[in-house]
Amino acid sequence: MEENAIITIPNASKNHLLAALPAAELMRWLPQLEAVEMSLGQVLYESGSALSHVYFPTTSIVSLLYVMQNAQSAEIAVVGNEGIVGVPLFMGGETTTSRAVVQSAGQGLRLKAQLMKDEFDRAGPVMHLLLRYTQALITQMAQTAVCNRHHALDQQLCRWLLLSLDRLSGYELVMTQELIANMLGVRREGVTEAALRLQHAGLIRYSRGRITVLDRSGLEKRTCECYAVVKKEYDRLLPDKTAT
Amino acid sequence: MEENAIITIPNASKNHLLAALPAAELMRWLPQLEAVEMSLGQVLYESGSALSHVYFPTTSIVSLLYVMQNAQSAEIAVVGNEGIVGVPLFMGGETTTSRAVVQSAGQGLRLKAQLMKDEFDRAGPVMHLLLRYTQALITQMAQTAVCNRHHALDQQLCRWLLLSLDRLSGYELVMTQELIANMLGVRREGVTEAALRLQHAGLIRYSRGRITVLDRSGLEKRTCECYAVVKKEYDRLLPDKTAT
DNA sequence: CGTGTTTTGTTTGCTACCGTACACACGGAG
DNA sequence: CTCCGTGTGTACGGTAGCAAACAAAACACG
Repeated sequence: MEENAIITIPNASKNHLLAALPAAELMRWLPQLEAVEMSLGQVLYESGSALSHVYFPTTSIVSLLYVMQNAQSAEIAVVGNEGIVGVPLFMGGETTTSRAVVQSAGQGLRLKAQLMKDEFDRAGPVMHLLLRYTQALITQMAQTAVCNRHHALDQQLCRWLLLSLDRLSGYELVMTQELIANMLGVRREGVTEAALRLQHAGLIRYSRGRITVLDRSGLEKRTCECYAVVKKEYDRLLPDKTAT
Repeated sequence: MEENAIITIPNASKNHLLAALPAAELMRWLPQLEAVEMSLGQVLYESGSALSHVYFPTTSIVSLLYVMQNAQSAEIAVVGNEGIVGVPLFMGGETTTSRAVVQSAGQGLRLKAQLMKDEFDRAGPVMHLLLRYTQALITQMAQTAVCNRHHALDQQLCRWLLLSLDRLSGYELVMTQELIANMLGVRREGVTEAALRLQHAGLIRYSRGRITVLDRSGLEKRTCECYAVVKKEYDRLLPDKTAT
């Protein structure tokens, strides 16, 4: 188990929530944390169905997506290495009306649902950490609602690229325009046009499912206030404890 | 204090969350619950500022509103006699990026912030009740995002009227079109036109800040799925315990 | 009773995004 | 090297909501 711990710790610390856990809690969790590969398009949980695990993405990104009766969809929020997928588990509702889909393939760690509930119910630092994260998630959802109401597709695309960039290392995203359109809840053609505008402005380069961000600060200038509002709130609620 | 309790209990039971409290908790709270009048437009808390109290609306409605830098706004969620205003207090963040505004004047009860935190930290039934409510609120926000993305103003107006109706008694709403436009984050003229269409369809009657709903089921037929999804989730997470 | 204010109704472009349809282009499989 | 599937670009008319400006009621109050 010592060896197991040595292997697992560096992975665990790649997820900011796990990294922020007190040492005692993390030690208790380590043997139970299961490393998983998450493939593009994989559904971690379906709308209305009970959750078997909670997931801590490390190098993957997960979208919380609402799918309408007529199959149109819209992204509610996005979770990466800063968070946890499966909030409704400890909020007491067990299920959600949304679906969790892997938006960018990669690794993650997972914990059995019952274990997570038991840990939460200790009502200690784990609980308070998870609740603060949940509030940050709430802020992201609220801002998504605002952005959907008021902002142009160009700006929303910038915001979406930045959100993804923040949750990955490097400046390349593996995403077709079709998928982005699904997330943003718009037509694929609309994404094509917006992406072309960003490309002509020299901010990104696009080629068959690979986006390279050339000018990150350019994206930040072009996006709406929504991105900064959410980022600031995450930083406030979940300060980086790299010092630990 | 016995007399005080006699006066306060009937009011407290008008808020579904308070009504769902175990008797022991309610008894402990009663002396601390302060009845308040809430006037139209009153700001219960401002974006970014600390909360002094949490509010339990009884005959009033409160909107959670995000106000953009350029003064445009959008409603994130609405809270009435089914809920509590001040969720971020016990989630640990203390503040939000949104503003809480009284959308329909009426009464409510309030509790000092520190008291609410202490009660929550007992980690008993109060906490679990509040967390379930918070999940319902999250669902409402998520659905607002979806609705803002995909649905026409007519449908959104229906949804908004129904949400308000559910939180009040009777079939009359006191709301100018200007205010509704602010909540929905659209132009006042757009609301005028949508309201006229509903009026011509015989669903509502409008006159200078008074809306009378003539045909509730007609509104339900015309609105989008968002209304039903949210309502179902509230019913699931916060079942009515009138039997108690 | 008349005057000013609040609320609602109407008009005229304008633009962003939609729905549909189709052309092209890259890249792997045979 | 060719074919075919998956991605991307383009073009067309349609429409919902925008911005601005203004008209017309309903009401409040001196």
